[in-house]
Amino acid sequence: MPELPPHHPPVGRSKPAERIRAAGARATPARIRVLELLTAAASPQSHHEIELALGADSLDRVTLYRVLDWLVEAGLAVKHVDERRVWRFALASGGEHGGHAHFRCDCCSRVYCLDVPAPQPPDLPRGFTLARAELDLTGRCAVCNRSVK
Amino acid sequence: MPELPPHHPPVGRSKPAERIRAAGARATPARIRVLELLTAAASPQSHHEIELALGADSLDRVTLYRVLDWLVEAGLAVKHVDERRVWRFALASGGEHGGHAHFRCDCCSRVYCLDVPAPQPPDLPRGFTLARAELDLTGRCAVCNRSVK
DNA sequence: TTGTACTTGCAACAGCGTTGCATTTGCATC
DNA sequence: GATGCAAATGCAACGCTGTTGCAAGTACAA
Repeated sequence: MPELPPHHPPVGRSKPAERIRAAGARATPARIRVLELLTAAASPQSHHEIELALGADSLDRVTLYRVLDWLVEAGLAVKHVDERRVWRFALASGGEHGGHAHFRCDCCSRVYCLDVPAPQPPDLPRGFTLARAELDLTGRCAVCNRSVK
Repeated sequence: MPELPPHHPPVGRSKPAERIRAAGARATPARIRVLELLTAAASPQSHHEIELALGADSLDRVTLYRVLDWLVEAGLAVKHVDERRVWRFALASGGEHGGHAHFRCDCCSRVYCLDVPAPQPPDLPRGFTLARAELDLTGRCAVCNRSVK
């Protein structure tokens, strides 16, 4: 069996299987596929979207839920509730997940992370202190606009 | 029929029934009770909590859902999803509800509607169309800042 | 290669919210 | 007051997202 390369890559960039084992769990196909998928995703994904992305030979519904929960528990992913009350999962990137806006398509529900010039803190009433500001946009995404035209 | 008092009280402080009619709907017992309850509530309430608060002769589950949705649609209340994926409703206190900026206090959970100069629609990617923009702010409100000082 | 604890798949379930439809009711009008 | 009708309510059934229990399968350490 070939040895690991002598220089261990930083956790954040190592291969999915390695990251999973490093978290103390078995590197199963299910976990590897989901982790790869989240790594490639440009925005937070819902359970349903991941199922679709996995395509034909998808995992069992429940297994996917458990894999996602494990990823969160292991600190490899983060989850949050979207405006439709569904969990969305994103790779846990070290930095703050702020400073950018989210666009949610009314049509397909996809969420896009936008690079916008930081929503500028408006004037708050006297005595208020701001901790976080998030800009949430909704509308139709390019994909849906194209298909319905 | 008695006329309205010559000096119209500010919308935010008029009686529930008046506020409901002012929004162009019928002042039914259901809406009045729920609006009163939200007015008295110190923090955003869930559907279930409101049901309990209404006590013995509660409304029908579905009616309560509809009343709450109507309050939001009418701009008298705001709703948001909590960490358990349930809707929580709060009185829309603050300025005229035209601007779509909300401030939620991390401490007391109260929700304030802010009058801000409409968040500037950022440049969307090609093909995207914007329907709504909402600015969600969190931090500490004046009340909490004062009391903890 | 083997044993075992960890994972998976399946079935059944639970919570929260929604839809359809017949009945009731607020309120504008007479 | 009485009356008519759109708006609002109550009830039943449903849907979606997520969870639990348990038997069968599998990664991996030894």
